[in-house]
Amino acid sequence: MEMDKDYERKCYELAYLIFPDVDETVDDLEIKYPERNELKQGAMVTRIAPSPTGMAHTGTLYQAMVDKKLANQSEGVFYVRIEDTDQKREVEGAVEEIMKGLEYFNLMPEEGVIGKDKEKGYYGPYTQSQRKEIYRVCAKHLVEIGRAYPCFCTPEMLQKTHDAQVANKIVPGYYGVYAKCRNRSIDEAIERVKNGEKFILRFRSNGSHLNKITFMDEARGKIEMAENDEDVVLIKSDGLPTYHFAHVCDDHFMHTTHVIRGEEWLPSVPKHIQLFEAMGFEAPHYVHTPSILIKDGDSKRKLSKRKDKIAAVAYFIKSGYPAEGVNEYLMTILNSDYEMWKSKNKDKTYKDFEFKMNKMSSAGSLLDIPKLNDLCKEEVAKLNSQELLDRVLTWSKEYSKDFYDILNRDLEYSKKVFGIERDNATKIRKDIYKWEDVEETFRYFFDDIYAKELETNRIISTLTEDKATLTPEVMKNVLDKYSKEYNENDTKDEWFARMKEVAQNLGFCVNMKEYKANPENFVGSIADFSSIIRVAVTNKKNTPDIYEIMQLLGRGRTISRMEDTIAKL
RNA sequence: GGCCCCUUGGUCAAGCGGUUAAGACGCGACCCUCUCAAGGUCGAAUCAUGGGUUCGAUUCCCGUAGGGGUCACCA
Repeated sequence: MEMDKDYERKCYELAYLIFPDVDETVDDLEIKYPERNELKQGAMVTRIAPSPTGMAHTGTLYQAMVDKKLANQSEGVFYVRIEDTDQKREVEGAVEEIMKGLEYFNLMPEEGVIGKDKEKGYYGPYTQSQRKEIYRVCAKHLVEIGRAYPCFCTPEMLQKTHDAQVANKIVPGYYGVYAKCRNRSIDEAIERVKNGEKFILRFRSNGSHLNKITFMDEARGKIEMAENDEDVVLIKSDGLPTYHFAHVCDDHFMHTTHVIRGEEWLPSVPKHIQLFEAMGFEAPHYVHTPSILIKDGDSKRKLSKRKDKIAAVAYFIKSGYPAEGVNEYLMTILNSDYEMWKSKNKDKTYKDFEFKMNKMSSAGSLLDIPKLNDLCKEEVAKLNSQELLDRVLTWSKEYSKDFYDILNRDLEYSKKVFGIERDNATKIRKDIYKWEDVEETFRYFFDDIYAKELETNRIISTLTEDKATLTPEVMKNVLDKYSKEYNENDTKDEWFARMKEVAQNLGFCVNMKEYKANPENFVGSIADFSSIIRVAVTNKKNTPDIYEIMQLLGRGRTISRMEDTIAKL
């Protein structure tokens, strides 16, 4: 007893020695960061906690979707915290990129970091490098109660014991007898700190890997694991905390109720639980999300920042993927019966969907690009011409300036271009799924880029390759006769009737069934005839309704393009 | 290697002891049709494997295999 009292006193001495300038206590912090009593019962507080160590990752987006949904549907709070405790790996501009991604995909937080050096909320600072004092208060407390100690081992020594452990087939790590500094007397620790020796701070684990602990993962259910017995590093030599310690302090004082993070964290849950216990904090609920996989040859692998451009949120933005489509897709792989619900609620969006954690998939899913594209097509099809134009303008302003300028030359005209088979159409075109492709599909409507294409790639002669009967002479004749007959005042029916008449006079079959039965009796079909016109006017084999195109182009351009083609045949 | 997670068609997946094993994307065929896109109809295609438990296993239990993760003063 006497001995314990003495030890206790020495712990305080040690704590004071290490943190002489810390006078706040954990209790002070509790007062400073009180419970979020303004939230109703059951409100969830969620967060994403990205590190600014590179590009914003698609997986972060995926998690943010869950965070935001959960917080919103429970009337809770979704916030962003920047985990920049690894200053060596920090990358300039990373925070801005993360925020840009969140903004683009409608996932902006209600609290926390909302931009570079910008944050809001009462539980800040929300950037870990600015929370150093908070971690020091917590660390000091742990030293005081004997649950943390200074470790004087150098990286070289650590490496040596690690190697020896591996060589002897012993579980590697700093624990038990291998935790040299754990087993030093407190007097020695005090002495060496007094002498100004360099040290880091380690947790004194009270666990044994022989014991099992169980915890709940809200998506996976009950999980059993060995208790932690490692003395993890709490405070690094640069004075900043490790992830483990920062997680415990921050999520406690920010009152996070649900931690949604990648499954790579699953193995360290026992560490975290032990740390929460030692601090006297209640651990949050955990949800570990599966990795997004990508097909690599015959096998699947985790999305790689280095190899896969699609791993970067920026890729989707740069390519001009509509946010709604990507959101919809992400929700389908988040599982949760989403597609079933969606098929019954076609007019609603994922925002109306009630997300359930236990319906989350726990297996990693393959990023299915054709499906993503399909979902994006659906979303683009919901836009009218003005909306489409606005979206493409916003995108091209940043990523395709030339096209932006072209669209801007005559906004009324540009809008009409986008309105083809869209506004007032019975069947809306579903071919565009990302803004990047818009220029290519509508190029022929804009004279300068169209002219440029013709210089290098006029495709009219390939029609002859496709069908030998369509010789240059035949095509010239078609264009010559048709351009003389073309009347821009025709209704669509009249237009088609007139086209058929010309076609028939030139030996084309105007009935597809009849043609298919006896193709040898004709020069070609009405489809071939149309193709000649189409290619002459647009330099494309596949386009929307050619009648509408000619209407929009106007008589002058329509005729001159046909004449120009004749000259080049 | 230790520990952990995961495993229904090509892909995402529903299923939660008895089902003709949903649906979506993709694929194929046909229809519609001036091309394409779309749309419509139909079709091919799945419970990793071996043992149990049970009247009955895709479903519950154990083993095996395969895939993934993790074992830092990185997060």
